[in-house]
Amino acid sequence: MKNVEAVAALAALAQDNRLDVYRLLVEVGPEGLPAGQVADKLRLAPSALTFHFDRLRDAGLVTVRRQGRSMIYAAQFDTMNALLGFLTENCCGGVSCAPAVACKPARKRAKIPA
Amino acid sequence: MKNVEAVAALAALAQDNRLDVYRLLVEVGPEGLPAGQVADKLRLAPSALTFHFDRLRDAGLVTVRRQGRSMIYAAQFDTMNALLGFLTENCCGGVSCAPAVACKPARKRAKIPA
DNA sequence: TTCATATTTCAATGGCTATTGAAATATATG
DNA sequence: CATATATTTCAATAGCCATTGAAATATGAA
Repeated sequence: MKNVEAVAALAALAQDNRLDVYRLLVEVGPEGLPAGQVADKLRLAPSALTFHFDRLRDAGLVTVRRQGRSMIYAAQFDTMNALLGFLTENCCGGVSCAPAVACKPARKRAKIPA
Repeated sequence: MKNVEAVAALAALAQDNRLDVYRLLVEVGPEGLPAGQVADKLRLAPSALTFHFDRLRDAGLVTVRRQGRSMIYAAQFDTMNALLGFLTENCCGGVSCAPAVACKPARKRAKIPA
C-alpha cells in the first residue's frame, strides 16, 4: 500500500458516522447489509449515507452489489489488512512487526475448541 | 480505545504531510527528533509543522520535550497500538484477531540471531 | 401502466483544514 | 545586554467536508 492510498483509507475512517458504518459492516461480514438497514441502525439520512458509502468505496474499504432495489454494501477486508500492514511498517527495525495480522470476516458463531 | 479517540487518531494520520511526519518519528524511535530536523527532511514550513505536531499531539500520537531551544518530538507507540487494536476488533468472531500486534520502537541495528 | 420502495443526485449551507507569512516568544551565546 | 537560532502564535485565505431536503432514478408489485 502506498502513502496516497493509506491517506485515503485513513481519511475515509476518520469520521464518526463513517467509522460506525464501516465497523457495522465488518461485524456483519462478507454478506454485507442493504443501505437501508445501515441507515436504520445508525439513524443516518439516506443521502448522507450515500455520501459516506462513496468515500468508503473510493478508499477501497467497502464494495457494493445490487439485489433487487437494494444496494448491498460489504466490508473489503483486504484493504484494512493492507492498511494495518502499512501502519506497522518501520516500527520494529524497519520490518513489519506484525506479519501475522489479518482481518478476516467474523464467524456467525465462535468456533468452540475441541 | 473509544470511538472518539480512534477518529482523532485516524484524522491526525489522514493527511499526507502529517502521515510522513509520524512515520519519520516512528523510524527514529523514542529519542525523537527536533522540529527543525523534521522540517528540513520533509521540506515543511515551520509554522505548518507546528500546526501538524499539534494535531498529532492532540491525538496522543506524539510527545514533545524541550532540549535547549529545540523541541523534540517523538512517536507515542502506545496510541498506535491502541488504534491497531481498535481497528482489528470485531473482525474475527467479535474478538480481536490480532492480539499479538504491537508496535515497538525500531532498534538501532537489527538483532542478529545466534 | 401505475404505485410504492430503495437509493442516488444535486444544490445550498456552515464549518473545519492546511498553508502562508509576519510578528512574537524562548533559549543560547558573545 | 545584544544578537542569533528555534519554534510558536496569529490572522488571512482558499478549498474541502458533512448535512439537509427536494427531486430524480431504478426496481418491484398490483
